[in-house]
Amino acid sequence: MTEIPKAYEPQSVEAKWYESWVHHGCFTADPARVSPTRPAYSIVIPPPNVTGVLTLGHVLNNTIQDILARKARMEGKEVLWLPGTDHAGIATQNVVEKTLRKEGVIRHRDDLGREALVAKIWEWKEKYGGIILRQLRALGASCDWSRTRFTMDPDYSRCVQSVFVDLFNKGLIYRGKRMVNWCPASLTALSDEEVVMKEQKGFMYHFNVEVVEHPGTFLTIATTRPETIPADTAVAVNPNDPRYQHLVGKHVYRALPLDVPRNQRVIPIIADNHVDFEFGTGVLKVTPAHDKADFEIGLRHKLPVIDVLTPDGKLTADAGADLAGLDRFAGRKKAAELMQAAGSLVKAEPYSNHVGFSERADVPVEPRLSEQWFLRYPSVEASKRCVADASMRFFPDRWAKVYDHWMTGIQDWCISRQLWWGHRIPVWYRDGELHCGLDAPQGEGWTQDPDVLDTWFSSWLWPFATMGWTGSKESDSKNADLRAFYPTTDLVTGPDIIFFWVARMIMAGYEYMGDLPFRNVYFTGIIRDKQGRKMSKSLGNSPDPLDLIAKYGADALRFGVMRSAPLGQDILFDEQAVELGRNFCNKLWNACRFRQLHAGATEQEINPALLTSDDRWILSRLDAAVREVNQAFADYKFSDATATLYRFFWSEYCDWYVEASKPVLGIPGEPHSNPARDALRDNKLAVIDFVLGNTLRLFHPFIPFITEELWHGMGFNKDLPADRGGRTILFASWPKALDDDERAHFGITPAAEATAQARFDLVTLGRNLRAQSNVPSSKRVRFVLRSSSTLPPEELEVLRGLLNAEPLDTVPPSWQPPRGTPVASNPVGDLFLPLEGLVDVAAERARLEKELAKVRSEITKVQDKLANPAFTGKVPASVLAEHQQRLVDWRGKERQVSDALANLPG
RNA sequence: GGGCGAGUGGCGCAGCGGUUAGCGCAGCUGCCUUACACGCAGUUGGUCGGGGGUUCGAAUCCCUCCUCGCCCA
Repeated sequence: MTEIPKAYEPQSVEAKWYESWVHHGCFTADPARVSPTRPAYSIVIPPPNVTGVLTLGHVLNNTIQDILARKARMEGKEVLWLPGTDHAGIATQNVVEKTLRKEGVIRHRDDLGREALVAKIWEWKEKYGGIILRQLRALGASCDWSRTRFTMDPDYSRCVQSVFVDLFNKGLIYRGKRMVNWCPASLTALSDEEVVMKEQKGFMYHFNVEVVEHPGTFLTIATTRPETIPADTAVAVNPNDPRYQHLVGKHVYRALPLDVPRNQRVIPIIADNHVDFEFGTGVLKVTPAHDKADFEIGLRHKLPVIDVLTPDGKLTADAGADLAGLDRFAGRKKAAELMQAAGSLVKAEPYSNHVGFSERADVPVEPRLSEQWFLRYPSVEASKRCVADASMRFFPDRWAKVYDHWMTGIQDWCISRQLWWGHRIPVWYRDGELHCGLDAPQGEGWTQDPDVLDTWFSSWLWPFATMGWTGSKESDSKNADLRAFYPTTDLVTGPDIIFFWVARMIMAGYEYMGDLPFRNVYFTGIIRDKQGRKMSKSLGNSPDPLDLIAKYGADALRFGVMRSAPLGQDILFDEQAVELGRNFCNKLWNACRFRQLHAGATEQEINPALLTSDDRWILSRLDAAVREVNQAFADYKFSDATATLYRFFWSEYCDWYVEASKPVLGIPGEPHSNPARDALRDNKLAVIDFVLGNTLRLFHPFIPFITEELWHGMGFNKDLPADRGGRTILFASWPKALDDDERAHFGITPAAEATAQARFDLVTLGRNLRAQSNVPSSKRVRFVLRSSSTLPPEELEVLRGLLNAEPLDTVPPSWQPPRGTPVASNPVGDLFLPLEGLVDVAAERARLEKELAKVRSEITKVQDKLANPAFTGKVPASVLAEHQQRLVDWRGKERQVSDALANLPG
């Protein structure tokens, strides 16, 4: 640090160090280095979509992973942080199709055909895919880039396919015609997990149907979806509903379509327990083709199935000429109009209900009968157990309940998707034959199943498929990566994918590795804007992290986000937090700069004999900070850790210790007049270096760039072996809390700490007097100290410096101040601010009286408690003693304040 | 309807049986005091969602109600 800019400038520093770390292979994991003394630490990245760009959510998630990985490195572990992306079937195919349409290359995917479109997507992927991984570098992510994986890499695809074949052979994968969630926009089936319920405003239409056997008798039916009336194949009532019992077995004329004769529209009235008396009119239209529950009713009553919707959500000819060709929503309106015209519509009242939407395409899904592949989940019991018995831990642990609940009611997983981008289902057909295998069967006439697998069917294998798993026992048992790094240590992800991904990985882990895939799962909160709204493109409330990095620096962004991210809670993001992070970095920078201004050899041995109580105090505060940060890590409470770092460094080290050190350090470059003071100064510099060296290491996982820059700038790397902090702070040892011997060595005792603390408290009281009397903090002014015990000269010097007193006079206990002199008192003594007639007596009296009132109310409270026999009789001795001491303290305070009050003139 | 989480000064949070209820931000006042105005010093705000209970003692435990958010029906 030859030239020291006044403010920290992150831009050049960050790029330089990232390049250096990569250049020296600092992030590369080597299973051969793992040993009993060098345990493995591993973490697999939740693979972002290849189409993705960095969002604040990624910043949060990946900063946490980076913090964990960096700390583990400093603790001497062999660290693997494995990065990669997933192919995101629907999203990617949508993005590319849309681009091609915009460019006029195609109007529809069929224009290109399957192979050509997939080739285009690959092209696109090579060109733009994985931008997000490059962006992660700007954040400082210490991933082992040499191991970057993609879910459609050839090896990985092989894993996916062999898992399919294996599960098929085990009888867990089957094909069946079921009601599935169909996305009319993406033209594919979805799993239940990909459907999100949303409230939708619409109408409840009430319409009449005439009973065939009793002309003139009408039933009123309520529905939100009149466009599906042409697909009704029955109306149902509850068998116990007295209103309708007599009609069961009779028939009604279906209200639509109108353009077929009445006799073709006759449908039965059936009785089914599913029907709710209370809901609507108690008469249910049964539409087996377009409703899951109705489909079940249809099965029970062997009703025909009439499908009136095309895959893309338009009404078919079976819906009648009036509706055919209309989109389902237009059809809904039209159906109501038709019934209105026909006189069968009774009313349409506003109604809101919850409708399933496709998570990706954001359109209402259609329940649709189709042939799909399903998986009956494997290893469910083991997967439930490991979380229940805490051999795998969730943070916050309440997610364990959510997980258990889902695992208990687990439904088969619809794994086929009607897309082209993805892993094609390894099944071939010929006439009635079916072949499931890794390779196409021999012989002519086979055609492969056109569907691909759900993307999650590949990402559930992520923790081991990325490490070269093959499924062959023999080769896997020799796989050094799997042996060293599986199970992984931590997983960091959002709770929104607990079912999609986390739960499924656990099951895959047990099924294929015979062991859980990770030991701890940290669930982040969701990033929201400062009004608490979710970040979204349409709201425009989602800042680009790269802009923030350019403006404030990556360290600032990391620190700001981590500081406002308490465990288990959503994060309200405010750019101010990043600004605060930048300010913090700048503070760190300048504190180091201050040290640099004072010459002297760096990192000398600390001589305990020369330590002042302030030195002991800061060593003890540092020790407390180390302990607190370690505890925060153990609890995965990262915002606690940053709060500790902030408090320790800013409020304790800078505000008190550095300020208190100034008198001893003297003016930079000017030698003290006597050698004893020089020795004291050098010892203080040694303490400062010790504190700063530990601070940089303690901060490094959170703010990696600036700490690396300062580590070198301060020369803390100089005497260290290259691989233990010499080349980079990345591998410097993680700070250790002091043990008893070390505390004794430095003379750190609670009493020493309390002494320093009391002195600082007196300073605050003195500054308070100043402010009260309108004396600017920058003005040197005379203070008088009547101390309770004799203070050594260097401590008086510290007091003088902190009070900005000139002079600080000491007086004997018998000394009495002039009437009206403002005074502040604490166990250290009485501190007077003689002002020679400048005192505002009325203001001073008001202040003291307020103080006295407060003191007396506290005395009353404590006295009342101590006078209560129920209290004194039942309370533990320590609590009693503490209260008695409290009374003594308050009484002392009362005497001091009333003395001061009495001393006021007039 | 079920489950979970949250309600503490203007805002964001900590505290989860005995504290003078803390912290950060914002606010206010003064200051360019020999690192830092991306700074320094001082300081005003709360009785802890409402009600009831347990206890010598409750923001902290129990019950109940209200409000907000999320998940599953």
